Amino acid sequence: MRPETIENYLKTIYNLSSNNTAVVSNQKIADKLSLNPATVTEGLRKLHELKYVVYEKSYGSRLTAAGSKLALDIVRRHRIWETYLAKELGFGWDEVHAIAEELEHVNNVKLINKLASILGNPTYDPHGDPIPDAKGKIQKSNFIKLSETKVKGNYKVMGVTDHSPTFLKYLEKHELIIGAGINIKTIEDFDNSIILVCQKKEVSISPKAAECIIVQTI
Amino acid sequence: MRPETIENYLKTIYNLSSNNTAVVSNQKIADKLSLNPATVTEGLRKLHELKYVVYEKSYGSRLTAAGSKLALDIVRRHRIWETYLAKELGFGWDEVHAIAEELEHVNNVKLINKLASILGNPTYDPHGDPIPDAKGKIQKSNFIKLSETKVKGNYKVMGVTDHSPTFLKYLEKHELIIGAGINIKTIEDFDNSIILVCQKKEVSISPKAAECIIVQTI
DNA sequence: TTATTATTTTTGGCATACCAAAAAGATAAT
DNA sequence: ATTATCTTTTTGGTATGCCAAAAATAATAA
Ligand SMILES: [Mn+2]
Ligand SMILES: [Mn+2]
Ligand SMILES: [Mn+2]
Ligand SMILES: [Mn+2]
Repeated sequence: MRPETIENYLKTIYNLSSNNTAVVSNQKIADKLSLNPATVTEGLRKLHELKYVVYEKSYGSRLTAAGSKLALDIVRRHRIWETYLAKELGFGWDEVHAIAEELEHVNNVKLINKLASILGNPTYDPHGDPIPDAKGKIQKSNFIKLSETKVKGNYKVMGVTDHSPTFLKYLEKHELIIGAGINIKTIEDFDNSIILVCQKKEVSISPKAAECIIVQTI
Repeated sequence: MRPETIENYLKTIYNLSSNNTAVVSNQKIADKLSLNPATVTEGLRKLHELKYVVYEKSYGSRLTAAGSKLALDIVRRHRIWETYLAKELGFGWDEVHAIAEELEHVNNVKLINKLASILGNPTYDPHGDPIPDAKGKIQKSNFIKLSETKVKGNYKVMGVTDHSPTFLKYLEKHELIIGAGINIKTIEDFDNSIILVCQKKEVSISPKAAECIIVQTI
């Protein structure tokens, strides 16, 4: 298997199993990588062979220790590049993901560590995702989705789970950026929209969008 | 053809036809890309099909206008990255080529122009090679090889034609770095070694090495 | 000019990464 | 428990990028 192919699979499995213990379905992988399910079945068989993945057919897959190590490495590269592009090169948080998607495959430890060092070894990327350190150690947080908040509560935006430019530009328009404080006013009976106040302006957030916004109680 | 494959061929043809008019042989391309000659024949047939190359069989190849444009673009990316790695990220001139070899395939105009702008739109890379501007315009120089110099002449090192770490480290050891002034003392009758003075120290340069050092009269 | 040598091309084949359609298996609904 | 619906796997097949060996062509030396 080509390194790039391996890296794309492992990163995807890592991202989809969030806590890194949950088993991941073929379909989810196929969706994320825009591949035919048949291709994913083949891919997983090979990754199992390579001992990067434990793949039990018709059940699901999870990373081995070796697979996890590799996955954390590429996740680190991706997120360091995103941070570098945003902080040092002036790109918007809606632009960095696509570029990092390519840069992440350039495997040079010295390069990534240098970028990280220039950035002051950041622990979070522009989307609020934690950045593994050079040894693969990653910050564990107990943030919740906006969709799981309680009415009348005060929260702070900590991250997003959707990196698409469309979504990120939409958030920016409402000033729902990382670090912004929000106050949940009420939930619409009709469609479960969340009405909240952010930067003194009232905003209505659809349930779908609320699923993609990560917050912390304050 | 995969973009990376196309880019590697076009860049190689460009580099091998220096003045960009000379025809390039299959063998030279095969050597540079570490490919079997049979593979190169196939590759050129496809690039001809794609109108990036004029390939006359059993004779040679040269770039079309479209191929030239693409080649200059990737040469720009390669050299801007090399310069950025050296000047902004602290890598040695012997390290940058290998990393740039991968980074050059990340095709994002805004990114490269940003890097160039941070560097002050440089016109030469760490090896003395000219960097095409955003429009593909490239500085033409009339430098000569150290092997073509005259005895008793005073010259300045302007570049190298070999980017291998071994060669570059060797040069560095003798302080034969870009910008260094040299004075040609004599040429050894026995093996045609060039005896010169650089930074007040006498150095003997083999004909093979002298072929790879670019200088200018002062 | 004729041989010798070097280069290029053709041929046949292999490995990887993918997909569409059919078959099998697992889940959910009635 | 049986059917209907998703999900996964199998099967057969394509496109790309590569190579080794043989055949053809070009360049060089005798
Ligand atoms: Mn991203
Ligand atoms: Mn991110
Ligand atoms: Mn280089
Ligand atoms: Mn260079």
